[in-house]
Amino acid sequence: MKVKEVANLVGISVRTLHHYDEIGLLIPEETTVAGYRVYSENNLETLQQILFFKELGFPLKKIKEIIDSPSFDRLEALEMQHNMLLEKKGRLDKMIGTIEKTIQHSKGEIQMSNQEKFEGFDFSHNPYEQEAREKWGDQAVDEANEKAKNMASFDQKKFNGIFHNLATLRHLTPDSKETQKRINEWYQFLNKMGNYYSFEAFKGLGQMYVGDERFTKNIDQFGEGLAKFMCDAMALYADKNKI
Amino acid sequence: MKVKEVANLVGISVRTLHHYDEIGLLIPEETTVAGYRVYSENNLETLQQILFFKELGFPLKKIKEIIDSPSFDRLEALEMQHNMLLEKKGRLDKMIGTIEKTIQHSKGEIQMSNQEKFEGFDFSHNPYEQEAREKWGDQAVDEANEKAKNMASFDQKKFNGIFHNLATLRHLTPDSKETQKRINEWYQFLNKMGNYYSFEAFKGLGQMYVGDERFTKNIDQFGEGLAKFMCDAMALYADKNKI
DNA sequence: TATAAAGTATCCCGTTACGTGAGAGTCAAT
DNA sequence: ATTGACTCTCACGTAACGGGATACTTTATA
Repeated sequence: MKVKEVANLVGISVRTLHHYDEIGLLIPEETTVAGYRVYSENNLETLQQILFFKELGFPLKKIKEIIDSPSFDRLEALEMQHNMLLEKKGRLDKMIGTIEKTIQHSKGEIQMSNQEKFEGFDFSHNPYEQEAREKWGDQAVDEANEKAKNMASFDQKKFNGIFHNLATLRHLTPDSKETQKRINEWYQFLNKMGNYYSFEAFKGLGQMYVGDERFTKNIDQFGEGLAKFMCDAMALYADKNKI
Repeated sequence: MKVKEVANLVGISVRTLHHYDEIGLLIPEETTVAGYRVYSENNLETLQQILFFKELGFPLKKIKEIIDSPSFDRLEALEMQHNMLLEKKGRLDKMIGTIEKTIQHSKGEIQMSNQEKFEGFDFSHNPYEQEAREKWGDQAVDEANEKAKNMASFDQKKFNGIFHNLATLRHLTPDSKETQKRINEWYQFLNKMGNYYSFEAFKGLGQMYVGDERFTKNIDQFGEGLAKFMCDAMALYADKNKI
């Protein structure tokens, strides 16, 4: 496929493809003797990845880093992107709610706080970049730890609650209904906090709980052996929920 | 409210507020003797408008034009934005569907055409800018006509179908159930085609059908008096559906 | 009340992700 | 053989801020 064909298919400009070639983000697998770019099936798949990341607000540089990374796994990325898109949808729903309220408000039908007027916008320190580094960066452990520390006090309480609850369930099997419900809560919680784990990554996180003593020590404060218990439960949870 | 307070409330940077001031997009209603920017309630409402438009991909220049326009009506804008956000949500849903399919595909579970791989992305010639000019620009009539001409043949057929159907209903009252159903179809169709009309604007469009002979002539080709009939029906439809 | 810390101002250069020609070569069809 | 649709490579333009430098205000604290 030549440039225009690709551009039309995916709804981007030819210049964009040129640009992606220039910066080495998407180099066509072949070029004719005349210097025409020819894109392969493979190139198209990469382009799809790129566009997903772009939709999620990643800068091109970061996208290049990610897909060039030796540890890059397509399936894993897709699952994470899936989570992030759902999150984005949530934001959009909030905005739609906000605009509906505003319409009522502007007709004088209801009251609205300033807070409410901007719900759904708070995109602030976008969590995606963070997540990317955690996933594919180098100092994953440190940053993950840091994040746990930096939680707001409200969430800190919920955080404690989950761990406390899990601690009381240690005597059950990791696949018991109660346990899995709590693990699900934990997964949701992490997502809410801006940590978009794919199920595979979530499983990996559990393994870090026993593999890295900094985690183990923190977690076992809630109860001896909790880290190991969670690791098992999280693995089960992940395998069960993989798409 | 001073800069930081506003910035924190809505989740943007102070620099952004400076920038909006520089380009005259959002000028604080007051400044202290020391030159500090002080934002009013009114300013906040404008900011909300700006952010909605921004979320929808409007360039700041266009946003300025729009909200500076003498014919700008806040409520109308909100309704249009509401439509556009719903449309955007539709796109997002498509993307989520696409990514779910891709996950299956990458596991070898299903087949996928190239078309399918990029569904939801096709943002192409974004219709918003067009709509903005139609709504607040000058040569509204010409461009609207142009658009009707340029429809793809598939849609042309549907287009014809709607008008044809409506023509056969001329003898009924404009508020009859059958008629309103067709008018709704027409409204949906226009939305699908990238013409995001607020209900108020939709009503206005109907009035153009009788007010501008270029429209009247085209429409009455389907049946004498159809333009007038549609005008009435559209007004009823709009009033009934206003939020 | 002095002094530090936090917030704000302007100025100005940098960056990202392309847009937009200009000028020239290539390819398929009439 | 020529036209028209595609393609290429420069190369400059732009939109929407980011971020540092430097200086002034305001608030908190000792």
